[in-house]
Amino acid sequence: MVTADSRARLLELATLRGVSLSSLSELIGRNSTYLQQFIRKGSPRKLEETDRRTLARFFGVAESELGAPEEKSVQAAGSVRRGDWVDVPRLALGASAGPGALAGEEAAIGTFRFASRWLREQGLDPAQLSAIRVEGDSMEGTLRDGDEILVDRTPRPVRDGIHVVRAGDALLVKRLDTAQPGKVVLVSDNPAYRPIELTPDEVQVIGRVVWKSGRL
Amino acid sequence: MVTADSRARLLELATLRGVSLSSLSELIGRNSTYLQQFIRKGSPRKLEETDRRTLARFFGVAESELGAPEEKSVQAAGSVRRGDWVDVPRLALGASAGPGALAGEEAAIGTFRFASRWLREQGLDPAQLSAIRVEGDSMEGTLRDGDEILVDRTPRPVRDGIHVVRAGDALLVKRLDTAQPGKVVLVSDNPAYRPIELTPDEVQVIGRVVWKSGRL
DNA sequence: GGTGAAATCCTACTTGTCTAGGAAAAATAC
DNA sequence: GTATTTTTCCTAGACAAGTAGGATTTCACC
Repeated sequence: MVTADSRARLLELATLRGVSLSSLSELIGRNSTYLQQFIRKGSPRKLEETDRRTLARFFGVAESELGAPEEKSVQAAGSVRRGDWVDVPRLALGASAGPGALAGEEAAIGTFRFASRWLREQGLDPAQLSAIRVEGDSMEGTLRDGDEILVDRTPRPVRDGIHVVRAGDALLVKRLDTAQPGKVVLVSDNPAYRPIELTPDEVQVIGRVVWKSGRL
Repeated sequence: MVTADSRARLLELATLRGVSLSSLSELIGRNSTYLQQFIRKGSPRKLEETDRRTLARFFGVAESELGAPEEKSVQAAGSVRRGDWVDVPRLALGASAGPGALAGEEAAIGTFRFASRWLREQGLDPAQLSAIRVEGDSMEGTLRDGDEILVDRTPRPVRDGIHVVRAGDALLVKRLDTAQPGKVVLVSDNPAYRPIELTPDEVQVIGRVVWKSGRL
């Protein structure tokens, strides 16, 4: 059962993210029809562990969704067709990260791979994107500890929605509520945390969260 | 200037919504390369008014975005390649619509056309969708009076986000805040309206707003 | 009616994906 | 070591999209 599920899941992920199965096949260093065959002919009964890892990492999902029992830590892999995807820098971000984080000086801890086409369809500019791992449970319900999120740092008029903001020294991922004029409210989706009311100049919006592993 | 803009805009809309230019060309009853040529060769200097209408209506944008001075009311049109798009029923919805609205008995006032592929990519089931025109300004800032929205009526555990809900006799489009346990707060993005706090059984969630003309 | 420009269509070519089937290689069983 | 299965690759075909260029058609104007 797991096998059939993982095949369907893979197809779903590919469709959703706009990546062709052939390019995915090449990502894992196989013939371009490899994953096609996996999905339709069931040819490899199960994906090899390293393939599973690569794909899970690519999609930002748990390895178990692609047929593995459990997940370990992982390395990126794959030689890639030119232009097919974009490596988004993945930054370390603690809730207490000091000022300057995300400004470029902060060390990237690897990359996160997205299909160029998907980014284009979302209207996202690769140059403005960063990937970040969510820490803490303050957005529990929407974002869980360990979720990977994609942040669009394109300067824009502030809208409601989930953003990465700097308030004082802290970098936070919060739901931003601008409904009250002259105020910016940082809402934690986890009701255990109280909303923080600030004036607009106390908050620096770093970027908008446009995607999380799965869907936002 | 307007012409070049409208060409770029058309391309952008098509890309964003995952419709091929060829099928759009056929939607307006032209040769499959017609809009290609319009965009790249600038062959028709301007789209004809009826084409503009059809396309604007298809994308749910103002006619002026495609090169027209101003907009009037419009009829749907077009013979369509099979499977390429889906006609979503568009329902009349007043803020004071009585119970039963959206349950199927309510009159559809036409359809709204979406590319099947786009719906698939969004993970949306055509059968569960309705299009609705927003009335009122209570969500101003996010949704404007006259915006067309797409509602996914698939039953799901309630999440935060903009939903169509029934509270008493009224059908409302509100931001739903479920952060406080035992309560459902209906938030109007327009700060002129106060949030409404209700118990879960006073609110019936009709569906989730997954798209508005433009982007959500 | 003739002319020129714009609009529209058409056809051929290229590319990428997916499908289907069989061939070659590798692994496993006996 | 041979047979059998599984994995993997390869090739060819179908199809849709996009591109480019030329062939018609349409229409205004003289």
